[in-house]
Amino acid sequence: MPTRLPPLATLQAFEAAVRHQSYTRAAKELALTHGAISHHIAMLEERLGLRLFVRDRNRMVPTDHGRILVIKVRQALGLLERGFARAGQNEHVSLTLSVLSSLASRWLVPRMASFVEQYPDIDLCIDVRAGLADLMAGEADAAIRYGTGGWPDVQQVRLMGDELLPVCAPHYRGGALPKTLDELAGCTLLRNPWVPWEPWLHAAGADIREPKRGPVFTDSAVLLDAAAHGLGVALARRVFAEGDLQSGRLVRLFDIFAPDPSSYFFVWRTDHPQIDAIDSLREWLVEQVGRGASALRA
Amino acid sequence: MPTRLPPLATLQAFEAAVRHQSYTRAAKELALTHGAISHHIAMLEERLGLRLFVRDRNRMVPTDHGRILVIKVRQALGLLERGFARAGQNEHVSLTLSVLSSLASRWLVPRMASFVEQYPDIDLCIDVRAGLADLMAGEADAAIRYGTGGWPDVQQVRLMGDELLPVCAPHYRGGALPKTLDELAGCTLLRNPWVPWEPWLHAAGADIREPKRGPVFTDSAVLLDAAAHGLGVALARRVFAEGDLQSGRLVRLFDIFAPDPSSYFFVWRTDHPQIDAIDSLREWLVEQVGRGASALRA
DNA sequence: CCGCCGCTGTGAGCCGAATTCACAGCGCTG
DNA sequence: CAGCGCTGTGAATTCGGCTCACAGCGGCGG
Repeated sequence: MPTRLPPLATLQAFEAAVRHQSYTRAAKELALTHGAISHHIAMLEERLGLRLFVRDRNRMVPTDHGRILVIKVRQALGLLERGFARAGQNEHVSLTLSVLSSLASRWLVPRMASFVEQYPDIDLCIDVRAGLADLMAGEADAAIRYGTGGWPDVQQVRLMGDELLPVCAPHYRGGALPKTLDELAGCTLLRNPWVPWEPWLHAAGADIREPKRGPVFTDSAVLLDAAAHGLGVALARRVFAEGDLQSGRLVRLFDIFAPDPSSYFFVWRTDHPQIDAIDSLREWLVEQVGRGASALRA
Repeated sequence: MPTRLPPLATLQAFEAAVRHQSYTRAAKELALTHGAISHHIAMLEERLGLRLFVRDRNRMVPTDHGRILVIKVRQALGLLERGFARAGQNEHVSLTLSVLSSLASRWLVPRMASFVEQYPDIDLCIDVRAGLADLMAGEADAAIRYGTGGWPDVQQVRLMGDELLPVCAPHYRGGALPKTLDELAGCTLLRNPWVPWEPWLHAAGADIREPKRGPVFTDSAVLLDAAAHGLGVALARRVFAEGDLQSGRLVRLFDIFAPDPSSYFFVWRTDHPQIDAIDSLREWLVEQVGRGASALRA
């Protein structure tokens, strides 16, 4: 695919011409003659088959086509300007990301290699803590939070929702996995105080109440480990179980999902001095979410 | 400022070389010889004073500098590719933005000329309604909502917080404006059932209770009009009053602000077919917020 | 109304830059 | 150790951008 793109000088000429609404003033800014600008624009218009300027008395007014195009051109030129200005300054940025341990171990860390590869200038510090880090107090630069959104004072973007589904080890009960809700009732249902079974049981139309007995784990990741070791059936968040399901460490039971009203949010503050790095991190996270589990197959 | 940027062909060569980790394969893709790629990279490295590639057996591996730089280059090239591919297709997009009437009249509409100017390919439909538009049902493509965030199923970004401050007409009471809290107690306090006076009175340390008498307006914009016509003192949201304060239609009383726990959010759904246009709208809104009231001075 | 002034359109010619070509050097592999 | 595949490098060539000079056009002041 050879370059269908006009030369950079042409784009700069076009951008300046739109800004000044005059070829001669644009030429002056770029230390060229008005003829050069005129040639550039003519080339561009012929290439696109569009008029980019119309004369209005003694001004050159960009057409709608021109105004639409100049937005992208400006963004691109800006990116390059900043990219090359900063190149070699090698500003190693360190970002502290506060995240729940279960999400860190089951979702974030398995994908982090791609981040380190893509952004070698950003050193991520994964800060695992029980509660919410106070971004405004500088406890972290950004965070991934689980909830329904609406935290005060911070910018937030929803990363992913979640679904609950029952999983267990493939060798659980010697491989005699439960196939019906009645058989499930005879299994050990592993419990997490923050993730009740009831919504799923309700969605499945089961006549089983919230289990009152069986092991309890307060951490989702540990709960899955327990299930993988054959201790019982776990009600797993899909994003956490994905890796184990693919590796065969866990298998899915039933085809019924219960939606989880909460979501994962990326939150940050807009007035952070290293906002560019935070933007990069956010874009990477959103991209990872979009890829789903496919990022793990590679 | 003449071009400090390398030619586009050089950037494309660099990008392809990073992708293929090989000059010859990059050359093949661009229908060039390996020598051209080599010259391009050498030029780039000399310009920057940095090594962008190191040999690793028979591969050319980008250095950290190279990997940092290629991100911006890729983004810029992508913008241009898409910009030029779509140029002239003239896809006129129509976006319906649901917004409260007060915000529309006092904040959005005064700035909209800049949007129309910048994005002539996007036709905005400003849909004013009392309640929340249901984005998932297609009632609107995006919305500006007032509240604390955390709406389900939609992506959201906080636009601006707000502050409450008392304002009145400069000729109110023949120009004898209240200078003390006691004098304020003797004024007519205009009321809005959704915006109580109490938080501000509390912040001011006043001994006045929530006013029980005086005109009531359910719409913030109408309330401000009433104040501007000398009907009394209004407790205004700063963003709404800004224009009137600058024009002298209203004047500010006291230097005490009460924070408003709610904020304005831009909300949208990520799976919208015209997500590019929504991104443009969001970026424009965020930019307008960043400019504050200065956009009105122009 | 006319002539000047400032602007853009256009073609010829020049100059610089990008590309190719050919060859050297280097590491890996059989 | 020879051959292969890759990159580095310099000289020659080719291509494209820039300038220059002139024409055309509209506005503005006399």
